[in-house]
Amino acid sequence: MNKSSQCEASEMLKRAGISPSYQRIMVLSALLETDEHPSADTIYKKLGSNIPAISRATVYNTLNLLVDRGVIQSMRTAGSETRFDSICEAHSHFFCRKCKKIYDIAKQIGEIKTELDGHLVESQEFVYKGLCRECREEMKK
Amino acid sequence: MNKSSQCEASEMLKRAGISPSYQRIMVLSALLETDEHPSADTIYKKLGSNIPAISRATVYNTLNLLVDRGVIQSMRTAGSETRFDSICEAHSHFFCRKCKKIYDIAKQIGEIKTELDGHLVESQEFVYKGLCRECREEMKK
DNA sequence: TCAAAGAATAGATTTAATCTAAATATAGAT
DNA sequence: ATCTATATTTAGATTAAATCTATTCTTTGA
Ligand SMILES: [Mn+2]
Ligand SMILES: [Mn+2]
Ligand SMILES: [Zn+2]
Ligand SMILES: [Zn+2]
Repeated sequence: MNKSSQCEASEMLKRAGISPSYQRIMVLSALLETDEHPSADTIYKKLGSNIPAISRATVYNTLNLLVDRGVIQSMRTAGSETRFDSICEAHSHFFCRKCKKIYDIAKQIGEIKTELDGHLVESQEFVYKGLCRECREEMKK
Repeated sequence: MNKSSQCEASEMLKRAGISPSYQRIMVLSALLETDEHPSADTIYKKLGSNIPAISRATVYNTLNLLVDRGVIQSMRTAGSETRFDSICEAHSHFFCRKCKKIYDIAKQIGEIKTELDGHLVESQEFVYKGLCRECREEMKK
């Protein structure tokens, strides 16, 4: 929907050596426009109203390709669906056990490990779980 | 298989107010005997060789019940299956992207948050991902 | 001894994700 | 411009983890 995010998406694709097809631009652009860490199906439904519509397989293919190329990241921690994040720079997440929303948390300062017990560390993240602000308010009522 | 882990499992179930049926003892006991963070199906297969065998549904039911009661913990970060951990005390994990093994990492000292941006923090963990010791060795060959 | 509640079970169902095989689109060569 | 090879998209079939359903078995305690 948003012209500037489509432009940004196109640039990101080119930079990653992925040809910027209409469908790929639409998928990445949809992800860039939100901070809600949507699932593949959420993105598919969001794009479904567009003409021409995009196949579900293409949404999955594109997201997986982008993850493989390190353009976006995915997480399987909350709920049953894999969720996606257009921001790859290190930051933390808070997962709400009730509404399944995922919130960004500013990166905590801490030692960055490259090795741990002989294992090669490629990424590290602080994961917080609990009840989010909104759900806490709901509970009070 | 192991008598002492069955005894421990039985005690844990009683302490959590869950009646210690044969099946529940077998499931929890199997989880106590390993540090490999097995999936429900791994536990099911391990128990399958026992007589009498246990239903897959019972394995899932028991594990979910134990997670709900806070006796064990589950994680959905590596591979496609949910993995289980009999250790609930705070510790970190390393996930190998290649072999999907999960390794325990001693808890890093760090500030324990109870609130973050207004969200109620119930648990927090450092998550490490990369290539494990064994897989690194494999690669060298 | 019997009724009611608690557990376990096999198999059906759901659902996220992947796979398949065919159709379209794109790019490079002639 | 036309042809050809490659890349991309697609709808629908398939897979696999997890849950659900409806029945059977077990335990408890009146
Ligand atoms: Mn994020
Ligand atoms: Mn562990
Ligand atoms: Zn919430
Ligand atoms: Zn490994």
